Amino acid sequence: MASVFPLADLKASVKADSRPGSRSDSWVDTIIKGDCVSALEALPTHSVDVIFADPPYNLQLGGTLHRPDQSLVDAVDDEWDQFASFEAYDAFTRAWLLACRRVLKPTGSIWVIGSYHNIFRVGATLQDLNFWILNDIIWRKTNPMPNFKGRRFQNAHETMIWASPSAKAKGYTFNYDAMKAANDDVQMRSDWLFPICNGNERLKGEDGKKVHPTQKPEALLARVIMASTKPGDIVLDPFFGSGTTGAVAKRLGRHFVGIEREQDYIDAAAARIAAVEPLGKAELTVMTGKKAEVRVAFNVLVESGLIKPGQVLTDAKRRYSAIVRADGTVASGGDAGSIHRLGAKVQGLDACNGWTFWHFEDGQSLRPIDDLRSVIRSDLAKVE
Amino acid sequence: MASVFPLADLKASVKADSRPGSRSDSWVDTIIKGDCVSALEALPTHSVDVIFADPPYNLQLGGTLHRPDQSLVDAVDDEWDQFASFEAYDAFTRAWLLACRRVLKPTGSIWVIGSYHNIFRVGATLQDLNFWILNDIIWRKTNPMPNFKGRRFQNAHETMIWASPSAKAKGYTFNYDAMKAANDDVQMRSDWLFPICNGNERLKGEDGKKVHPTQKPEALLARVIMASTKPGDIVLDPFFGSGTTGAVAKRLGRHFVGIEREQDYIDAAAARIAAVEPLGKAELTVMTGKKAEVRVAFNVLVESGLIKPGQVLTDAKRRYSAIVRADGTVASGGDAGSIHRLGAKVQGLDACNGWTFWHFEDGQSLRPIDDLRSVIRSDLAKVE
DNA sequence: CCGGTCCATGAATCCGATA
DNA sequence: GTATCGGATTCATGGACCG
Repeated sequence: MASVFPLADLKASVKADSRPGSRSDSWVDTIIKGDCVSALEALPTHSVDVIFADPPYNLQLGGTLHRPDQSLVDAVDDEWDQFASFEAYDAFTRAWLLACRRVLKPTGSIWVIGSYHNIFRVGATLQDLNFWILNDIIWRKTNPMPNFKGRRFQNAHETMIWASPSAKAKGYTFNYDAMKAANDDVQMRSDWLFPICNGNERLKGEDGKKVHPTQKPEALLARVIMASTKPGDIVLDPFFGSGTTGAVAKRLGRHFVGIEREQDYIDAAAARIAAVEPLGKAELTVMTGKKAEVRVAFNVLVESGLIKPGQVLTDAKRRYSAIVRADGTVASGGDAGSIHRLGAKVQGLDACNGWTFWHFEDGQSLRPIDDLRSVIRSDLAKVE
Repeated sequence: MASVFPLADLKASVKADSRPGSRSDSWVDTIIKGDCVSALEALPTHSVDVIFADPPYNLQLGGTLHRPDQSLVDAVDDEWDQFASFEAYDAFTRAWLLACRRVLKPTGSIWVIGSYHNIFRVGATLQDLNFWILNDIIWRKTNPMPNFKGRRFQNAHETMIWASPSAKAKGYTFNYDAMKAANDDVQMRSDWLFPICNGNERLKGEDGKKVHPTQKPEALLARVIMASTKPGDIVLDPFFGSGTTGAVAKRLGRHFVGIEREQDYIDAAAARIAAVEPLGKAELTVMTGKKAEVRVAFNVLVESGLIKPGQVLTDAKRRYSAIVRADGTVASGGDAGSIHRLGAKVQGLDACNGWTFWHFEDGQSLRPIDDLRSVIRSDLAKVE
């Protein structure tokens, strides 16, 4: 059965690519030292599947802030977060997003995380550049820092924007069923709850101080990667920092590329990633639903004999009927076509899912022809 | 004691303004029919306390694309026209935000609600116009519409931006203590959970169809108004729609001004608001914290005899001690000063709340001198 | 080893009245 | 405008320390 072969091919391909180091491209599974835009420009066009970007937030902090016990809040006042103006920040954003778009496959997608300080500018720039926003995702923090002065609401979340490279680029990966299954069988929502990165996961230097001021939790990256990539995909992080993206990508059987300017961060990230043990294939199997299942066309049912040419199909209430033709089309009155087109035609509708509309006689009862696809699929499963 | 009078004055002022209809300004507690910007330009400068805006976000960038003048664009993939549409939306946003800023008091604040289709543009424009973002607030929907195609995450939230008119405008109202008390005595977070507007609350026409497509839940507006206004304040809604802002403002003892173009919405909103029964003064009393209490200086305690000159104060762990002097200062070693300055000095800190730092002997136990202020305050209360 | 207490800390645009 | 200064203000978590 020919339709099985692409599946096997895919598996072989995944297997070959599933371990870091097995690729011939020298830039894959490495951290590139340098400026974000220059480094991106050195990478091949349309070469990465997903980009996760945690750019500077441009916090614009004023003086110092003390807790009620008078201890000093360790602010993010690093040089890399300083911008002269919104215009400067916008130009920076535009530059790295444009560079990202060239490197991103048309079937890829991009994630950008930020706070209210910068995320609106990032989102508007994404739109200006004709990226197509798929969702904005809210990371709700279980343990955010309080508002110490009681002058605002506690800033308890950050925002991620998920976008495809254009409105027409609909080939992006979204493991809908895996997300749904992971969420007690209801759709995964746009608000996610995770703790901030603390405890053992937080990288500390020999002095006991945090290596990076804004290390993201691995759980957050794990959901991003599980939702929007396939095993073997390449995940690029243009602001690599402490390397959370790389560590999670490796653990989940994906490839990574990191870009980072500061050697201290590169060293910490490299050591961190080296210590990661990739999960086995079994744990990695992305739970898939119908969309990821092997496509079984109607003619396969006819060819396999599960549906016979000349057989009569009807709708669930036997109001309409059609005759199966040998070529895998169906006919009714003077009309003929695919199960979907004919189903729409007889009902006078624009569209119709023929798999659930058309039924066949099974003893006393009517069953949708979709049931027969699962027979085919379980046969395919035995081949694995 | 003179410091009591301002409090009494404030109470009298609030009482005079606390019922709709008691104001002489003709535009207050009305719905103005017309274009948002023109209507705003007819209102007095610096005249409203809070603005809540739910602007249209019909960007029309997919499917059928229209130019700003509503003519149909023939080529949907024409990038120039898409860019032009964003520009038109930005110009519109800029125009109504500028008009809002003139009408808004310097001590006021503005809320804007939107989704990922428009909120990034709104946020960036707010920043461009030098509004100062205080928080972005996430409305998490308990019952969002599912994503029917399974190609994205369920869009389960909307975003509100809360901003003051400038970075220097720090006089905005934030009822921190009321919010905290309402939230089981922990700070109110930036993510709020509410159901979408449904059931009885949802306005329906005689045909049974919803009057307005995006009617907001009253609970959401109630939290916005309770958090950022005082009783008697004027709340302006430049995109009034079904009048949720007006209905909630009236119920909560605030004044409203609505601007709306469509007569059908105006009629529905007017009838809705007319049926609203304002809450009584007792129900409207806003929870306040220490900042709102009558100021009692330390020397009042000494003058009243609650603390005696020569008495020894210590911190809670008896690590530091100080002697009270007759002039209301305290001394320790070679240092002397206010309870706050000396508390800071002995600890080597920049600041210290002397009221909670210094303790006095009360039988077996140590009690903060702050306890004695409540004695003074209850005496003052009897005089009122 | 267990439980209690103390302490440190996290992407933070964090005071306001009076002189 | 700026400078001064009274005094108000925090939640969850993990690790250290102690009895």
